Amino acid sequence: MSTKDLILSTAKDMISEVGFHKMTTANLAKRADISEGTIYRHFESKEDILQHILDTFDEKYQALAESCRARMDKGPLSIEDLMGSHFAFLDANAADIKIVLGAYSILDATRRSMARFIERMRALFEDYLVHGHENGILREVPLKPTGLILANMFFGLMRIKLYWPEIDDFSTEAVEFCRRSLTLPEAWK
Amino acid sequence: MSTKDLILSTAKDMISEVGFHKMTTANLAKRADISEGTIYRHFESKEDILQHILDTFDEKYQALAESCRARMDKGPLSIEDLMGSHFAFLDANAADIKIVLGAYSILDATRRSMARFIERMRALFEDYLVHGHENGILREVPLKPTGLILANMFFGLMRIKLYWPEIDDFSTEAVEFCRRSLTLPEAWK
Amino acid sequence: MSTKDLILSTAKDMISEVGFHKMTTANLAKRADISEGTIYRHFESKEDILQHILDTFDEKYQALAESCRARMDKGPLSIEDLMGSHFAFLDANAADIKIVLGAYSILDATRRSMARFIERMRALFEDYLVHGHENGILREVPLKPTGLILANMFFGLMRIKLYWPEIDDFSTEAVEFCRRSLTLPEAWK
Amino acid sequence: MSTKDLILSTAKDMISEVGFHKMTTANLAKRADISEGTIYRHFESKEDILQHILDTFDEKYQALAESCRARMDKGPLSIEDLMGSHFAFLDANAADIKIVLGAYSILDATRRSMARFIERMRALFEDYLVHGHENGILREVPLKPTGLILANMFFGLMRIKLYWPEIDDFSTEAVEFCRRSLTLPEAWK
DNA sequence: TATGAATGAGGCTTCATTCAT
DNA sequence: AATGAATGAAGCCTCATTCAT
Repeated sequence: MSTKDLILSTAKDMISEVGFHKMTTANLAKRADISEGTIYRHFESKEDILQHILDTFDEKYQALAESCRARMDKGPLSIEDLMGSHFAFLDANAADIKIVLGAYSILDATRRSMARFIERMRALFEDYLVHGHENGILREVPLKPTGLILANMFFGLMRIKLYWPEIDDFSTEAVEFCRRSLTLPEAWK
Repeated sequence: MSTKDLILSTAKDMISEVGFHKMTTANLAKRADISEGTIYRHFESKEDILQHILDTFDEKYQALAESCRARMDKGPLSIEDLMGSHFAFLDANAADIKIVLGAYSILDATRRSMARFIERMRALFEDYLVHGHENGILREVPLKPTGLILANMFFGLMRIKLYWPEIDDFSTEAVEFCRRSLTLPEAWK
Repeated sequence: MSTKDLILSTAKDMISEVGFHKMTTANLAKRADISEGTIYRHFESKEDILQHILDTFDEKYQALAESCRARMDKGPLSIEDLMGSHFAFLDANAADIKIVLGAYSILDATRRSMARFIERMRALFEDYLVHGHENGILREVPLKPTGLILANMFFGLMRIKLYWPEIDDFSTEAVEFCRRSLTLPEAWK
Repeated sequence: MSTKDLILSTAKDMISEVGFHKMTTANLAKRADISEGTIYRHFESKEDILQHILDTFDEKYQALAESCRARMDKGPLSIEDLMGSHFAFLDANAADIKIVLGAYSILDATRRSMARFIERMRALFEDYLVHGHENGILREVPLKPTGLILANMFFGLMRIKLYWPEIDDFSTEAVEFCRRSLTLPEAWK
């Protein structure tokens, strides 16, 4: 692994564990077993590291969104499936997501990164609403707000899962909750 | 206003405006027009101030929850009404809520405070689900998870409203989203 | 002495001894027997200290210039007298002057401070040239350039005296050199 | 051009533009399009580069001094001519001179280099004073101090020209100033 | 109670220099 | 000769906290 990647991955672990402010350049260097100066050969500033993590994450999520859209193009996709892909993504990228969830209050740039993430998720869910309606699965709902509602629900789910692991997982019920709200009455008899 | 309350209220404004980390004891003292030393006569530490704010907020929310329960006891209460009370509370306590929303990643103690808040809201929504079911308005749903889902939805709503004011308000649609999921099919013909 | 003055005077000594860059906040604090943080209670930055020293010096030189002008107003003043006042000023403010002489290459602000000092001295010498001419002592010379030449001569004198103390003092001859160039031929037979 | 010369010439440009302290080995390497390590194959330290520049400059000035002396040996040389050669030298070596003028406050070694330069110029001017007196052009003056005075005048002229280019050029008047002081009264009727 | 100067640990960052390749 | 990643000491500055008044 390159030194840059080592820094990135160590920082990711540390930020998700203790938060951006409590990760210092000194303890990052120590944990990555490099010198403090080396950090600055690869990144312009401590904030730059955070930005890189967010950008990389953004790309990863874009890939997920694309694959979801591809599946929609192939035929009907159930809410459970859509949500399931997201839960799998969440599990595979827990550290990144924890960082994203906390990043909005750190810098203006990171607040924008999180807004971008919300927007991407909203747009995907909106596409799904259109797709589901066309396939006769979902009722007609206001697209933009409902997409945002779903993204919002998802964000909260992640946050609780990651910050309060002691709370029982309720994702199954959350999916059910959304299914009830979105599917056509006749569709769930 | 007592000096202690002055500090508390000034700190509340500052934290909600710039965040806990960017509020320093120096600029808090300056803005409250007191000396830095005085802060430490009333609070043990900077973190203690945050804890006091969270505790005070908790009491306020308890009062809201009690009044909601009192209204339920008097007769049927619509989702719109319940949510409406919360939105009003949100508007009246924007600064506190912004602090609560950001506090969970600062200290373990504040993480617990937010968990307590989530739990209180969940419990209230759970009570509402029971109440609504008894009144023939709501369908039968798993109580604990659904209460959590509603609380979760609400949290997200607040966060977006407070941190991304540029995003169009979607609370009406969110209420509608929940109504569709929770009310009995025959109830919304 | 106030802490601020202590810092100022210690910094003055150190900068004149080792230069601005080799005076660090750490060794300044140590020599002044205060903590490093204390420096920043009294000055915004290390550069701010330098600026204060230059500003204070500027005021001191203005006072000298005023007193010289007052003496001119009272009657004829010889070059020796004018220069003598300056030499006395130099001896009394050696540290400041050493700082001024080195400051032009540090910051744009300090470069301007030195330009201001040069300009003040030039203006005083120019006034002297007018005064001397009116009193029949001095020949007619281009005022602005000659004022600058005298200031320039003086600066060099100071620099050599302060940085190369091993070089024999030549101020007497310098005064004589200027006298020959400026006084009317008949006046020095 | 050899790598060593490339480093030297790039460093010269940079130091004269931004100063020794603000030229870093990193940006020197970048501008010269070599690696940082290469610098240390040719020079012992960053300071060593400065020393080389000063030494090279010293040789150049020695050549000028020699050519001036050669011209004196051939017959009478006017002050204007002597000064003119120096002004031309200054224009042709502006970067070097800017470095020399700023170097005395950096290191003891560079302070001595500048002393050497002053001394060379002083000696040349002293020779000129003897030559001028022998040719009946110049009056008798104390040789060593007057040589130093002329060198001193020259240094100031250069400094102002290089650091405060906004100030009107006054070299013509400076030459005139010196001429008045040095030439015999009867010689300038 | 209140003050505010002082503290000092620790944060982020820079940079001349080294060294394995 | 050249590279360029790595080093680590040191620089400037911040800030929560203390304490004499």
